[in-house]
Amino acid sequence: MSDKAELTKAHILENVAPIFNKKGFVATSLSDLTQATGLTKGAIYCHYDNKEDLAVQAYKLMVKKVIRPLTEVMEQQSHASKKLKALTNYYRNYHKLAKDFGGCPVLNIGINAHYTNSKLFELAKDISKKLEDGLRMILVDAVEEGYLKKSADPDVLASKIFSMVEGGVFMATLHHNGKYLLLMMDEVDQIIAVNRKE
Amino acid sequence: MSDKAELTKAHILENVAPIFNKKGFVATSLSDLTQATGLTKGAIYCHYDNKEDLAVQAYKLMVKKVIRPLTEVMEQQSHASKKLKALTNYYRNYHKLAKDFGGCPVLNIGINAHYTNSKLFELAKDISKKLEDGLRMILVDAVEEGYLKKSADPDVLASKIFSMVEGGVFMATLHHNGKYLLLMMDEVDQIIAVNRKE
DNA sequence: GTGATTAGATACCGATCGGTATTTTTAATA
DNA sequence: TATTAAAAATACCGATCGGTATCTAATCAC
Repeated sequence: MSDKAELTKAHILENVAPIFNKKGFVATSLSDLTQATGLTKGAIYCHYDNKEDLAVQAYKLMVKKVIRPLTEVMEQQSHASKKLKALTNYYRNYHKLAKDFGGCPVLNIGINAHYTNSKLFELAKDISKKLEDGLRMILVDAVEEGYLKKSADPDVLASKIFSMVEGGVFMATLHHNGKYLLLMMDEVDQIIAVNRKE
Repeated sequence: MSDKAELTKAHILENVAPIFNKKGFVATSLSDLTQATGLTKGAIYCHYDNKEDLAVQAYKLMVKKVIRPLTEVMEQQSHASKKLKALTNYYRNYHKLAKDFGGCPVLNIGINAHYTNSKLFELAKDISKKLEDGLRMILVDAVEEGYLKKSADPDVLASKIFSMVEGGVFMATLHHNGKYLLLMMDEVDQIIAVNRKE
């Protein structure tokens, strides 16, 4: 594949991803995609097998875009306590970030694809599981570091925090109002505080 | 309109509603609807103006079906404290109930319709606002009854609780696992306990 | 620079989309 | 039971759907 071809392949994905995220797989038509990319069907199908193949890669890109800033900040922190603080602070502004891409991709595919596309739905489950698991591992570290008390259950906490994040994201997106995410993140901070050692 | 006509009109709505709820407005085709009702397009369009008109009424029915059991239980309770207990207990099993209808209609339309159908999206916002407002009024009563302390903020609490409900519903639906709703409702009970008087 | 390769445009495919005009069938009424 | 109203089926509409075969133009290796 030529350099230019790689470039246009990336160009397609970049311009197509937010549309899939906004409208969902079924509601996104090939004419939406040609319009967004400025290319023809022939060009798009030259780089991607079919609509589903393109959608899968598009959603993976969206998740990357929406999550990478958080993981980057977290990796800079050496202590789990700092990572947890970074997490809640990140999601306090997540509403604005996700809006630029058409909402939270996990939430969007999780709902949109449930009864319409099993491959995408499994992708959503998989991503969600991985994110929750990543959070769980940080919480394990937090216990080991003595930041959280030994009785703190990383499994339970991770599930709770992730549920609250998604709930806040949904309400903030639905009403175009960031307060729901702020309230949820305050509550997460509170839960962490309750589980602090001493 | 004859009695039989009213009956078939209701029959259409009843059989069509869960499909709209599952697939969303755009992904639901007229052939889906004829198949589900056992009727032809001609019959359906005899009772409903168009697909959107049918979808709006279908979603309203879904919300009714999913919410009525809760409001009925709540109305039986004379004290706000009991109503709040009824609410958390109701949502503990909401996962199974909503599954029969294809998920939580508020969550589904809120996501599905955001960039694809403004009328349905406004409907989702409207229903969500009304539910949150209903909860707020119960919390106001709870303060007036002396069940919650005066410093408890019904606005904040209602937004928090509703966000946590939707977050729990999403995660429970995504992973076919009721634990997320159980954890969220435990947390809601905890928040209420923290805001108790004495 | 030239031939081979492939990126990308064009034109077309059958199927299905939402919707409607018309016809048939059913039910209400007198 | 005959007449009338409307419920429901049939047949059809243009538009668009996702996808492909073919052709043209740009880029590649040599």
